Amino acid sequence: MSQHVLIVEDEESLAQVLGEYLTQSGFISHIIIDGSQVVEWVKQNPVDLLILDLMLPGKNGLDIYRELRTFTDIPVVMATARIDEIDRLIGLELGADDYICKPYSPREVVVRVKNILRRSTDEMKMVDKILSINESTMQVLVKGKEVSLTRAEFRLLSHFHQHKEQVFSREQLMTQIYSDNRVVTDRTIDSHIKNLRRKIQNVDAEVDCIQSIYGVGYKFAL
Amino acid sequence: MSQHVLIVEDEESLAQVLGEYLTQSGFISHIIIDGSQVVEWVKQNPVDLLILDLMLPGKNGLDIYRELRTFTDIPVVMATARIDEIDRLIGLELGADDYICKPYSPREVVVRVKNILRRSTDEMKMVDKILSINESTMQVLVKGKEVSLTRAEFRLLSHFHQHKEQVFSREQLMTQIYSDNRVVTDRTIDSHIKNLRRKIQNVDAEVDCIQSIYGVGYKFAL
DNA sequence: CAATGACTTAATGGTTTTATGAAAATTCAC
DNA sequence: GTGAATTTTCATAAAACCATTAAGTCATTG
Repeated sequence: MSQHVLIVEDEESLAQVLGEYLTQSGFISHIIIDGSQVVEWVKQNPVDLLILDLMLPGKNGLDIYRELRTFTDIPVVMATARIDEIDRLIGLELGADDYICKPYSPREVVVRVKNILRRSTDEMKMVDKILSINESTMQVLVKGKEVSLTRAEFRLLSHFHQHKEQVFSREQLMTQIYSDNRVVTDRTIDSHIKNLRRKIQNVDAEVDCIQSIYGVGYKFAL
Repeated sequence: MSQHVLIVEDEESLAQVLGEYLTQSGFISHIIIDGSQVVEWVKQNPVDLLILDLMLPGKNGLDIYRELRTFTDIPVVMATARIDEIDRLIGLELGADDYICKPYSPREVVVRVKNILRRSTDEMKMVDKILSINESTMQVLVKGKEVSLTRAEFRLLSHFHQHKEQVFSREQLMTQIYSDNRVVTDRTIDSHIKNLRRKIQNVDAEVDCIQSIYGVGYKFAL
C-alpha cells in the first residue's frame, strides 16, 4: 500500500534525514549513494517517485534522468545546488516532475513528494473530486463531505461509480446488489435511488449524478 | 483560538515584515530582538511555535534552542544565513522542528509555520492523544488515562487501531483475535465490542470510536 | 391535450441486525 | 479443586433497514 521513494544523494547524512522524514510520513524510502546503480535499482524494485541529486560523483544526474525516461514515467524530483541549473531544468519537459534547490528542508521535500504522488495516484477515484468511494472503509465522500449510506445504497452507488455512463435496467441493478437471488419489485430500486439522491443532494444540491432513462433504467454520470 | 508565533530576530525590519505576514494569516506574533529574553518569554507567555534566528548578538541561537528543549517541546523553526550551519542542524534531533536558510521569503515562512502547526495539532493531538496503544506492555491510554482491558478486548482494539477506518465483518474479527481456529457465535464479538465501548466511554463519554456498520460489521474511527 | 405508461416520493409494516443485561461455560491462578 | 475473572451464549429490547404500497408527478405518444 505504501509508496516507495528512492533517494539518490551522495551526502549520506542529508539523505538519511530525508529518508526519516519520508518514513514518518508513511512512505517507504530507499537511499542510493552511487549514481551508477540507480537505473538498475529502478528496473528491479518498486519505485513510485525518485529524488535525484544532479551533482553526483561518477555519473551525471541528468544522464541518469534521460536514461530513466527511456523506459519509465515515474515522477522525478531533481535536486541541485546550483541556481543556474534550475534554468536549464525549467526548459525540460517537466511532466510529472519537479525540482528543488539545495539546501532544501526535508519538510519541504516531503510536501512536494506528497503533492506529486497525490496528483498522479490519489487517485483516479478522486477523478471528479465530487465523489469518492472507498470500498474497504465503506466511506463515501461527496465534495469532500462524508455521506453515510446503507448497504444497499452503497452497493448501488459503488456499482454505478464503477460503470460510469452505462445504463442499467432495474433487473440488472437488482442482481448487482443482491448476492442471493431474491426477487423484489421494480419499485424497490426506485426507492433506493430516491434515498441515494436525497442523501447526496443533502450535501450539495447541485450534484445530480444518477439519471433516469425513461423506459430503460438508470445511469450514473457527473 | 489563534496560535502564537514568537519571532526571535535582530534585524527588526525583517522581523516586522514577517510578523505582518503571520498576522495576516491569522496568527498572533510577537517579536523579540534580544536573545537573552527568549527563554523568559516562552516560560511566561503562550507560544505555539518559535522562529529562531541563530545569529543573534549577545546570546547564541543554538544555546537558546538547547535551553528551551530542557522544558518545552514547542516546534522551532531555525533561521540562519550561513549554509554550513545547516549541516550542523541536520545532525540535530529535528523533532517537530524545521530550519530555513536566509534570506527567506516571508511567504515561505508562513507556509512552513502553517504546515508544522497543522501537523502538530491535528495529527498528534487528534489521532494519538485520544487513544494510544502499547503492544508490548498491553497498555491502553484513552485521553491519557489508563484503561484495563482483557486479552480479547485488547486484541480487538489493537487490530482496529492498526486498521483505522477499515470495515471488518465479525468473521474477520474472529480470525484476527483467535490464533486457534475456534468457532464462536457472531454475538460474541458484539459482546466484546460492548465491553470495549463501555470501558472506553467510562473514561470519556465523548469518545465513540467503534462504529457499527449495519449488516456488515464494525469499524474504528476517531 | 388527453391518455397512458413510467418515474418519484412518503408512509408503513415487517424483517433483519444490533445492543444489552444476565446467565452459563470456560479459563486461569492459586 | 476452588474461586475469581474472563469468555461465550442466550434472550429480549431497540434500532436500522428494506420492500411494498399508493398517490402524485412527469414524459411520451397519438
